[in-house]
Amino acid sequence: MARPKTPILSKPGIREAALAIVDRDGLEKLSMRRLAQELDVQAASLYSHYRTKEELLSDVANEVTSHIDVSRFEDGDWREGLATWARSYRAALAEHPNLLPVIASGPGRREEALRRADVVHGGLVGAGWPPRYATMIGASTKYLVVGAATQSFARGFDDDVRVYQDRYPNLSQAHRLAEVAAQIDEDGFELALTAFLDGLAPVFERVRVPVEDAEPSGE
Amino acid sequence: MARPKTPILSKPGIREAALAIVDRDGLEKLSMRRLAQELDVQAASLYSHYRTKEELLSDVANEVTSHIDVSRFEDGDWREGLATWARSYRAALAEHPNLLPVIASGPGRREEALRRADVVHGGLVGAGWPPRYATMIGASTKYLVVGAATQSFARGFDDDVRVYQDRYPNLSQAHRLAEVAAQIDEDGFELALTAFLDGLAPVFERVRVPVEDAEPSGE
DNA sequence: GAGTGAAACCGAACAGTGTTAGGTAAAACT
DNA sequence: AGTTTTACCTAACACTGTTCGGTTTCACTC
Repeated sequence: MARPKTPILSKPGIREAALAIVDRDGLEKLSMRRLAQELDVQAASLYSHYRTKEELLSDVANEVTSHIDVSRFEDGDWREGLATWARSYRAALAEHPNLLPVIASGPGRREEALRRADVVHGGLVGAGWPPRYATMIGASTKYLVVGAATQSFARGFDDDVRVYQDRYPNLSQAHRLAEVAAQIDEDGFELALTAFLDGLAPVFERVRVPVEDAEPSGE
Repeated sequence: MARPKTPILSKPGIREAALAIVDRDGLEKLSMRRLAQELDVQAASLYSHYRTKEELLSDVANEVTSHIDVSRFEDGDWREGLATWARSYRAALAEHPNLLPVIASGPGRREEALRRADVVHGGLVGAGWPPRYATMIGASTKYLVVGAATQSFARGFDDDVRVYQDRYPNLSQAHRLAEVAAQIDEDGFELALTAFLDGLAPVFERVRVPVEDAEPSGE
């Protein structure tokens, strides 16, 4: 076969198949040959659409994180803006846990992510945070989200799960533990997020700037 | 050559060489053949000492995180205990940033890490936190540390760095930016940690239990 | 001291990886 | 109708982690 009558491959189609493999079998099971096979095609053909595997994965990551909600920054309530953003971010990561290493390992020219970082920064500055604080808070909130997803209890990627097992031996039956672990992940994240935001409030009172001076100054 | 008069390889020696490669050239440049070459040996010989590359990396990770300071939990001050632990944890990760994906991707039967998780949990419970909270707080603190290390500004693994560049164009000269980025990482982490701990204080007052009832109950 | 078994290395190979070069036929455009 | 581009192909390259079987030397037992 040479060129088919109607194209078999497309960028969205490739992304979809790639994500399906990652979700189903794990990130390490995604190879270009396996992906090609899933699409009834030879591996080399994929390179007509994506220049490298990395570029493909970056694109998939972009798609997965593209529905994160930063809308609540618009009405000047930084606390609500941050909380909504963080929860929606966490939810996006939780939907495709196997893809997490890709997302966590930095932005690969992901325009959507950049635009959102800008909204977060702008929202915080607009609410009265000094630009430098806005940067730190945006980053810190992401620390919580990414860290929580990476070190998830329920995925077994947390040392505490073992301690927990030892201390509560009657929870060691796998199904009970999984159940409880998911709940602890959820509660732990909410506890951390709330404590963080609560702790930020007094800082805000100390460093807030009048709104008309809140524009970035170039430092 | 067959068996040498004095052994060339040893587990600590292999770990040291592996860590050197990771630190110098990056995690992805570490291959068994390259590691063997560095040790004047054939790749297959490494398998007499480590059964898999994964086991070796897990061991290296264990070594790197083995000096984390959990000593301050002993005198019942949970705040100081957490803060010291978190800072020392972060410092350990910062010393070998290229190894981070290995450390972040979960405990691979790393006994040291387990023992420390136990100290943290025990310290928090001993100070009066209910066991369930102790678990969540231990995990959450780690979220901050791991997240901060993973999404580091200075490593360019943070979207905010781009926003920052746009907003402060005079910082875009690479050396100035790197300088400032490291400082922001540091300040941002301290801000987040402090806010988190501050936010935890009122929760503690609400949920604290008398010390004699603080033993794990089995739920 | 001879014999035995384990230990520590080696060379060669297997099955897999991402990626590229060069070929072919159909589509799209001039 | 002729040309270029597109979208696929086969085959290969250079690499990866790992295993097999072999060789030599060490450490031990009788």
